[in-house]
Amino acid sequence: MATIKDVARLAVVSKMTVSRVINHPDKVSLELRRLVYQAMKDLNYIPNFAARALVQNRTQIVKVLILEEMDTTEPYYMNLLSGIAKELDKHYYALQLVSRHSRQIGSCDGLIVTGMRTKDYDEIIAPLEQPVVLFGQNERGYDFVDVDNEQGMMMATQHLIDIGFENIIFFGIDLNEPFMQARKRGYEKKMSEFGLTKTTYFMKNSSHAAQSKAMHLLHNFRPGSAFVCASDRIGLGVVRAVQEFGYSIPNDVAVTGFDGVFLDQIADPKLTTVRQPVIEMGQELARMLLKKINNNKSDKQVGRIFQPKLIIRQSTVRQC
Amino acid sequence: MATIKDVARLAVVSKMTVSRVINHPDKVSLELRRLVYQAMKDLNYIPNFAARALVQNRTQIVKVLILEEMDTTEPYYMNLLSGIAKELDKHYYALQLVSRHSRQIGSCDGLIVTGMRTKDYDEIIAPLEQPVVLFGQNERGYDFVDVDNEQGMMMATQHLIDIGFENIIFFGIDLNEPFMQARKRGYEKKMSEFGLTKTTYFMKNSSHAAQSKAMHLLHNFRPGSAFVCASDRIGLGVVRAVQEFGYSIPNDVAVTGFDGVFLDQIADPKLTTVRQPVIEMGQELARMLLKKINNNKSDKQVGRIFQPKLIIRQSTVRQC
DNA sequence: TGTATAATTGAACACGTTTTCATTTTTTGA
DNA sequence: TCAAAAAATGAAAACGTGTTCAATTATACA
Repeated sequence: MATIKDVARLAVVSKMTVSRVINHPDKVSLELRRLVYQAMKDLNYIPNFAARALVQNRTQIVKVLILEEMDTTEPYYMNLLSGIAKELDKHYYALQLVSRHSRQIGSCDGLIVTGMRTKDYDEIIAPLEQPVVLFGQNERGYDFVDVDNEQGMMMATQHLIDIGFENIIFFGIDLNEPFMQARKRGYEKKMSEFGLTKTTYFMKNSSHAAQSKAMHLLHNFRPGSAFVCASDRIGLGVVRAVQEFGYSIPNDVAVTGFDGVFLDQIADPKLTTVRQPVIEMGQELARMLLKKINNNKSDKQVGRIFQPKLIIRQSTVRQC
Repeated sequence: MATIKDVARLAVVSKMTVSRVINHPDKVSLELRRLVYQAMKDLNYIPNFAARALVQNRTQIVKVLILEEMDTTEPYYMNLLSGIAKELDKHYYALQLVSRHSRQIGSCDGLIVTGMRTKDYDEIIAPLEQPVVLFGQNERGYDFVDVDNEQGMMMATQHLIDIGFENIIFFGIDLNEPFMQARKRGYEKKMSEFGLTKTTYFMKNSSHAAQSKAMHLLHNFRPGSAFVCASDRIGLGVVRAVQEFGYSIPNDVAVTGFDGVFLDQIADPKLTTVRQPVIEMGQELARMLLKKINNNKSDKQVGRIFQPKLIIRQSTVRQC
């Protein structure tokens, strides 16, 4: 591997001039600059990353810490990563993937943390010395990006009310996390606003769990009811239960999901859902982190909340 | 940040002794070893990654190059990454994620490349100087991990024949890549073996494309036929078309998919599929690469081919 | 034209670690 | 008990880059 020294020798200049051509080209005369560029090209010179990191005391690496198990089948993260990678690439930062089990979580310029549960704050996030941006609103003062979960669930509930449903059941995930509370709150607010009776159930985030729970409920049920679900997985399970039971969607029963990353397209009839702009949120996470890395001002908490979008499809309205 | 020097000062030994405690503890007397461990703990010492990389001329980083667009909704990659990460972690290697558009693809100890198309070899893979392991069989001499695509498709075809189907149609992806040719070959071999007529169609890997193609075919069709599909996406599309057309699955029409990562669980009726052991393949990719990194012998091509598994479900057999 | 200023270039050092080699101390074996 | 071998320790150099500061050259201004 050619070093800066080899380039300098070939171009008959000092190492310093080469370094300057790389980092501050405007500080070098056109003549020498050309010589150096040519020499770099001839030698196929690539700057040594480690040497640069050592002397500048920064790695040009951002770690993305996914605290949920990655071998879930969740396509969500791949989209988030895609957004983050896109933005980091632009600014010459590398994306390193770490999990809860990784040995070295430090050794980087900053971290993006996702899939976090409340109990992870003290154990994992607090000891970190680097700038951190979280995926998910929090009251610990960490900067974050999130989707407006409450608003999203209000949109779904409002939609069901708009199209004439009154008995609307909330199917949530049994996690006592802020995002889940917000989704529940959105449902409750809308139901209260219209003076409707609130009914909530909580379960694991799997379509199987939702299917059996829904199937159970359908036995003492009246058509003309709807399920507003806290994820597309759950929505998908409910759709299956309803079909198996023999009710018609959306005439007898309407269903909405949440997330809109992928599963909603798979369901049949296609699932009305609240879509999160996951890729854009990934990009914003990266942008916020890079800003933090470069101006080390740790002022007060910065948060960016994205508005979700209601995607209306056949699980609530015919002919979509 | 504490350095090795600070630790040495606190433990009243030389830097060298500290370095040795870290890398060759057996070469240091128990007494000093204890002192050094205590000092490291007190100072919360973390070795400087860049300094080590510089002097040893290795980064302890493995890059995973995903050449397909990552913002596909494909859960496949997340599973592969999970397997790779799991294995790299064990050996203290970091996983860095890069795409076709990334600036610096070098600067690592080795690469795992996936989602590659034939045209990428010369442009992207060949210039790399580091050890490389590919996900997918190849005739360029690169080490690889792959699933036995031909065998997998033979299993699916055999299964359809076993349960009594004779008119079996192959729905493939319109990519002239080895993995696709192998799947097609598997289908053809089995059909020839039983003297059955081969019919093949090729399309984009989307359930929508498959659905409309299948719908088109169903009009001049006789029940008792089957579709053997080159992906679960395609299988899912076919299932939809058949349902929409009003035929019964699996009585009138049977359908099989391929991949078995996720989508197959979503279909309803559940899709019989050929499951690839994606996580295990990820682990093996990492293992092979690490072996290559540590014994720089670049002998002849090494390849590991995993056997897929036929998962029989309701799209071919009742009551599964 | 001469001087002050700006632009350009280079030499020496620093970053934090491991490697190499030399030195000191301990153990072994007769 | 003494020499030889082995084990333990440390000093100095090296890895490839950027930073600091000094030296040189070119430019601006009167």
